[in-house]
Amino acid sequence: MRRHPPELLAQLQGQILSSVGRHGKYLFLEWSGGQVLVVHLRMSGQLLAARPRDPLAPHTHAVLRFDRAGELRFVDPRTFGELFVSASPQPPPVELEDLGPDALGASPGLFRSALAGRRAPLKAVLVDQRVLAGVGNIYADEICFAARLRPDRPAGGVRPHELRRLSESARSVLEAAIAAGGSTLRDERYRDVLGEAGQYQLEHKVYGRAGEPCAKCGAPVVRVRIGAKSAYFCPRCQS
DNA sequence: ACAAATACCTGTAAGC
DNA sequence: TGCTTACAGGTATTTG
Repeated sequence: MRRHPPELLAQLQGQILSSVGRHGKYLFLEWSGGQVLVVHLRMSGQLLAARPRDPLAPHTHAVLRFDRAGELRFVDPRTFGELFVSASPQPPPVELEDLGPDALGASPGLFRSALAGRRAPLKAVLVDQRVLAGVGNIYADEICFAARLRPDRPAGGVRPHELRRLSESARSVLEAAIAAGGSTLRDERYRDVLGEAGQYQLEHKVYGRAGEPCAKCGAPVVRVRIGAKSAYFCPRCQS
């Protein structure tokens, strides 16, 4: 767990949780004292509601205890997650000033300026949080499939009519994924705050489906490496 | 400025 | 069975 002074949660003692928010993959818990608890789950983190008597899961790194609402526990086996308190009055806090605009509100114009002149693969730009906040490995692949664009294409070569498809696909994929409660993969790492698994993994068209027939055309889905990560796409539907 | 490689951790699955 | 290796949804940092 990065950026987590030991006295982290003591700063919130006695305060009331007033609202929660989000920008990209960062979660914000805002408190009556004006501080914001910023949480990033990274690859293996979970934020789980629990009763005080529930046994502590392994790798529980922080526990928020409420007077009447039980506990909120931060569990993270790989310790990549991030937890810190910011004094910024308005989220997103100053610590996250490099974050790009949230992906849910992205417009074709934003994609145009973000991709222009870039030689990097389209997918590499989509998951760059300074460009667009909120898209990760799974959704980048699914967005590229919905937009019928190869993820390994040089980003700067995407044409205007394709930018429009990309923008529309980003919105529709992310909205559908949120509606389905997110993607809980085989490792079961993602669960919502109540411990419920998501269902969007059932709707993945290409992610994790190397060798399976494309849902649209039947051609085998392929897996390639983009940087250090896997990328999945249909070589017939996507160009 | 951009792009690519690497490091950070633990858990799990695959391969021998 | 037991061991080794590769890989996993992310991002900061280093290197080119």
